[in-house]
Amino acid sequence: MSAPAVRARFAPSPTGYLHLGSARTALFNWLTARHAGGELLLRIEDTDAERSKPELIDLIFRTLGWLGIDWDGEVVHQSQRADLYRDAVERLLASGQAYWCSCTPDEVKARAEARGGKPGYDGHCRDRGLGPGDGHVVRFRVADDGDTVIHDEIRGEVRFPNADLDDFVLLRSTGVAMFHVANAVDDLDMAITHIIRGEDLLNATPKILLIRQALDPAAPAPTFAHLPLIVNEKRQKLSKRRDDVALEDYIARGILPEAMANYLALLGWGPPDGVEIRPMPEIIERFALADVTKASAFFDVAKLEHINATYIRELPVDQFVNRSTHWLFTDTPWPAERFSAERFELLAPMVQERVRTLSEVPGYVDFVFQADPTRDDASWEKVMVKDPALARRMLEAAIAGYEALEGDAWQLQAINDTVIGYADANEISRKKAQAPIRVAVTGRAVGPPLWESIEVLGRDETLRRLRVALDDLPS
RNA sequence: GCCCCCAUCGUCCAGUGGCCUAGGACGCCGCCCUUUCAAGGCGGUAACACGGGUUCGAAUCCCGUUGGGGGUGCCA
Repeated sequence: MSAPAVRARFAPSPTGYLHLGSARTALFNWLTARHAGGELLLRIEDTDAERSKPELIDLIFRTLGWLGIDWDGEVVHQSQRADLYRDAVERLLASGQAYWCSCTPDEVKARAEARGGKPGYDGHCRDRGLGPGDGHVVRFRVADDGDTVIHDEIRGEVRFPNADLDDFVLLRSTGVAMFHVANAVDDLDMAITHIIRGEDLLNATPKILLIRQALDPAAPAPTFAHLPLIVNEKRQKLSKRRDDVALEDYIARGILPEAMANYLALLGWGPPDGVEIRPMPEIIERFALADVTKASAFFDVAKLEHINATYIRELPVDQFVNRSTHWLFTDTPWPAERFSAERFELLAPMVQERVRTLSEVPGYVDFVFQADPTRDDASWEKVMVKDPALARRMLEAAIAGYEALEGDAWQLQAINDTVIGYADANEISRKKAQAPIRVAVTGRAVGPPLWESIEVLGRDETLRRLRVALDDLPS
């Protein structure tokens, strides 16, 4: 069996949540791998150790799963491979491509300032022939001349003069290798062919490439692809403070995973035929790294919600009901015991056509489950206060009509005819005629179709609400 | 400061020298449909940052300017 043409990897560091940018990176890696029939490996970059808590890592797995991203083979944890990295540093030391340095960060900084503000290490210990010792680190010996060139699928050839790179640290004074080392070693060890990550890592790439070449000059260079960043409306990298950056935020808002994945795929890429909303297999089929855009992309929640609404509408009704469950039982505007699944399901198809996110679902049906509807002030003002005479007329007509609809007569068609018949006979526009009744019964000027709503609410409760509204009408 | 990346409608994506009086999508506006709101249909608004080249011809190639972003750690 020959090695697959594509072995990509997603290598998050566990930070407590899955960042949108990370999710997109994971997705593009996954698309690349699946498109090529290759593999996607997962690697947890927790060399820093502090944040390497199992529950944080588990959250990443769960969120990737939610998005529909699967991976191949065992997950690699860098925290368990420290020896490998140390060994790599030893080899670099032995071959003279790395050296021990006794400079403290403060000393490095002080000399840089004395030099005239140029930050960075000056190569102070390069040829001092130091060995290990308290507070010593290992640095990589970067060539003084020449360029380090990376071939990027998206950006083409990017050239970094070696003279601009200072001798960076490979091994901390604590004896723990830096992430560059771990990164290079693991990509080599895991036989990664495609390194796909955010553009913010582009500048770190020469270091990784340098280590890689020093470690194994014969290994073919991997294909790089630096994805454009996802930015906020200020065109800056999404910040945790100001933006909703965690995928969990969108899950909580009732974004469907298939909508999120579809939208994320559209950030920096578009299908050749321009059809944006489509099943993931079709995206996999059409995706190509070479077609990824270079410029950063704004995360447009309005478009996400449009796509989400489309996916919601396409759901079979029972699926819609199912997926709405969470929002019908958590932080609801009605007491739990008043909720009725049967009544919700009657309205569900109409709600499904109207919501953009699942979190909007309760707002469309709350009037059914509340003892009294939440009265929206603006709606009351517009409909009841502006034209109280018409409101009174319609409420009275509805009350009289509905009182007559006893027993089996309480039917959708009759509920409709009662009001519409009156409106037509008296030359009142249907639009104006229904408004006071809607506000009286649901509290709002907008909502699901009225007659169905009233039917579900029931005759007694409808009449009660109509009478309450009539009483509250300004004279 | 230095290094790197980027630059088409408000936003996302098409466009890879002539098919572009620049196309699609979201948003926005208007009309139609309609008991509200959605959905749907129809129409509209709106962009090649600027300046030089190259070329018979440039949104597309080159250079510069400007603007934006990212990176400059014993974080990843």
